[in-house]
Amino acid sequence: MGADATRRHHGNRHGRSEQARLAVLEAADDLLVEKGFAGVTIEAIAAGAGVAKQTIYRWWSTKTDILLDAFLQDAAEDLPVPDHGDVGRDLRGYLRHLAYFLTRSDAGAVLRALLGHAQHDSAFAAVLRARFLDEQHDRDRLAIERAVRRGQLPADVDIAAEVDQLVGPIYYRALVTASAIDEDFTDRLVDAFLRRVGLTTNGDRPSGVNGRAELS
Amino acid sequence: MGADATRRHHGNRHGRSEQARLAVLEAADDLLVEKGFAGVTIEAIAAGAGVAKQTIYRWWSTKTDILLDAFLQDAAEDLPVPDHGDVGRDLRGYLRHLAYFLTRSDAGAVLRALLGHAQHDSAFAAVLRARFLDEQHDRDRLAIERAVRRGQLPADVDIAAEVDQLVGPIYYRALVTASAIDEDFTDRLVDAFLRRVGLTTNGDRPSGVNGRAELS
Amino acid sequence: MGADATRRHHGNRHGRSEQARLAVLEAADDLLVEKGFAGVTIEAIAAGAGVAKQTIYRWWSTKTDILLDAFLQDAAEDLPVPDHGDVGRDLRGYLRHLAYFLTRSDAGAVLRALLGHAQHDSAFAAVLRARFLDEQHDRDRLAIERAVRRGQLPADVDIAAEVDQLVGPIYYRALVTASAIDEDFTDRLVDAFLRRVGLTTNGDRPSGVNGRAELS
Amino acid sequence: MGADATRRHHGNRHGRSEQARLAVLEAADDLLVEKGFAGVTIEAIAAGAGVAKQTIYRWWSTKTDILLDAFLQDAAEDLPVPDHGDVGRDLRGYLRHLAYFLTRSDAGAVLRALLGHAQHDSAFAAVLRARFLDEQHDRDRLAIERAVRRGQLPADVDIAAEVDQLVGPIYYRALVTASAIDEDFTDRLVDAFLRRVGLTTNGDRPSGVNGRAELS
DNA sequence: CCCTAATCGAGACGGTACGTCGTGTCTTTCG
DNA sequence: CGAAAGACACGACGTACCGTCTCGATTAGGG
Repeated sequence: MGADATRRHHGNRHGRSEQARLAVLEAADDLLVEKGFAGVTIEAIAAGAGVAKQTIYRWWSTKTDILLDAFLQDAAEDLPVPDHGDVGRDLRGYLRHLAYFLTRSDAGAVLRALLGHAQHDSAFAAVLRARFLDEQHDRDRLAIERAVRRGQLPADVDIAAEVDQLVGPIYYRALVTASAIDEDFTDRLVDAFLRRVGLTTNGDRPSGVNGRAELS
Repeated sequence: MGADATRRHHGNRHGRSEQARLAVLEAADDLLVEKGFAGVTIEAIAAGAGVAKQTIYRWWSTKTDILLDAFLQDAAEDLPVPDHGDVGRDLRGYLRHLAYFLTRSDAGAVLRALLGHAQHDSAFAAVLRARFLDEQHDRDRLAIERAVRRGQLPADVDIAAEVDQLVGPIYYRALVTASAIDEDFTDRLVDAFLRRVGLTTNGDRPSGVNGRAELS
Repeated sequence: MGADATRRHHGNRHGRSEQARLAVLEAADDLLVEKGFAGVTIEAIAAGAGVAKQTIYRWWSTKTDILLDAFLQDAAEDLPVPDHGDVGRDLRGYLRHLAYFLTRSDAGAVLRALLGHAQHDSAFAAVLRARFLDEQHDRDRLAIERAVRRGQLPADVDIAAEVDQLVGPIYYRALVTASAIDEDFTDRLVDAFLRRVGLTTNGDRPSGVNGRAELS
Repeated sequence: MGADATRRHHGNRHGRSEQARLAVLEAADDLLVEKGFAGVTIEAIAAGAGVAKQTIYRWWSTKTDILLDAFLQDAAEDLPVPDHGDVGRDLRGYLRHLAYFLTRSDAGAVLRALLGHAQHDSAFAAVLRARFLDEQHDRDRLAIERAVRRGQLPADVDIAAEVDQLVGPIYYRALVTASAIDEDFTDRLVDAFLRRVGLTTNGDRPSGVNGRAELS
């Protein structure tokens, strides 16, 4: 890459400028974090990215499209589902991570903003579901599905309903009450789940120390 | 004289025009339902209410302030907590009603829009909590608190955590997945709760017919 | 009059409040001098005078009406026509004073503002003429008329045309070029007039010292 | 291409739209003539010109800026100074034209409005002087300067003072008294001037005798 | 090895909505 | 019944972004 900062890409007959694309996504992300959703304007993104407005409109329709792209770029694989062969342990780790992601990470802030916008624009809500939420929902089911496949859980578990009982309270706290989500809370969700499906917890729940360790 | 339509309130020394206030709230509500959140502009509200913009700015700061007022005006007491002396029955009725309110009523649509905006504006989020969500959260706890007071439930129930497990999944479906919330789902949440706190369900859950009856 | 400043006149069933009238006129004048014409608003006058807007509208129609009243109140008799029995001397004194009045006095600033507004509003122009300019024009003629009556000047002098040649250049400089008007200039106007009507000037024009003396 | 009415200029990298510029100036002019100065609002200009408000604010600061531009566009060369080789004849023609221009032409109406506004806004007054009045003042001097150069007039004529005595009364009548200005009046101004500078005005006979004789 | 067409930067354009200010009208309450 | 207080409908202000458009420069691939 040229060391000359003024030496910029100025068009290319075949295909778009990757440089411009990344600059736009980063500028949008930065604006959201620094100025909030209202500070994310196409003009501010263009200025921040050193890009012409038309270049943005050529590739995106709305600012939320950009934010969604930026979010997917950064955070797509941010929520791996642990696989230790034990549903309880897997879910505990997963929910802790989910809570952290939603309430404390930059990517989570973007997602909350997108979910907020989805309440105002059902077309965007559909896009958000198609491009992220559905896939995320699949990830949410994964630990349980694996356990069913392993025979650890009965095959007639209503996975959809169980998943919503596991993640629903976390989203609720993240989006509605904005209250803290500690590991006690997420662990308790898992315990309740395990009891519902007939797996007793082994007495004491893992201490915070263990939980911390699993997070890393 | 009072019936004369041209006889309008045009200001007076002591206090605002109730007529203007109500017209604004109704116009805002109508716009949200008819044109969506983006259609709610101060100018459109003013035009729809037959009111000057300045009159709006005199009493409200933002359009979401207006929507919140409109929401509180209409829906404050829309979610009564049933009190049959039986936690299970009370909660089943309450959650069914909550699900209906959130996903199917006009007021619920306003609330979803406000929650969406709260994701973009933390100052507004605080206001929304102070003026509605906290109070609503108290309502959510009520059935359980009554049961504890009656001795139906042990005194050491972690009400906060239990409530979030009851209502969290409902908000989650309303705000995130936009999937349907049938009575099976809400009833299942109550059953899980009852089992958690050591009250066994009486075998069959009430049929939809009973549920309907309780709703009315 | 009560020493209590908060003790104000609050209505009276017999006629208007002279106190309010004077406060309005003074406030308008002050605003013009301090903030310029754009700073003269009915609201600012009301605030400055400690008077209700309606009280102003009860007695005046426009802010220029107020300024005109204020102007007439203060400056009506500010331009006495000297009468020494000598046209030349009278005119020289008068024009010097006129130039000073137009370009340097506060009242002159108000008059210039009113003349400016008259260019934008022919109805006001008519009012301004009726209430001040016509009378002023009469004053402008006075020295010459007296001289004619005294026989100092021939009876067939076209007074209107002569007056306009005397005062026109002064207004022109005050309103258009904004250039300084010294006594040389006004004296020269008088000299030209005297020569036109057949009166030779007495050689040397009076020095500035004499002029000053005549002004006071 | 040019005949297609929908073919509009919509911005371009290098410079502004001439079409928009002219539409604005014309709309402003039309508004002044039809509705008067108070009818000239930025919004009305924008509407009348079929132009966005921001396009106006991009290039002008105030409505009087626009009017000044419109005035200069139309009327810059509206006042040619005749050059017949005879001061008297030149001045008579010039002053007649000036009087007509100030009191009867549309451009004169604009100028009177601008001079009116200049009384309210000294910053604008300076601009008006810089962009028109100074140049106009030069034009006013031109006939006399030529005559001096020709030797028709003595070199020590105080041109500034003479010019103000010539045009001052005309501006005075146009701006202050709003009385008619016939050719008798303007001719009389010229006659007075000629007598002041020592040229007799009896008919067309040039009093070049003095000038020429003194020259040789 | 140049030609040429897609893409880039820049930025003016027609618009919509913003939040503010001043106008002139009206109502209430006080003295 | 006049005055203070101040809410009201109205209309213009000047600003911020929107999404569209033109323009000249840039750049790779196909002729």
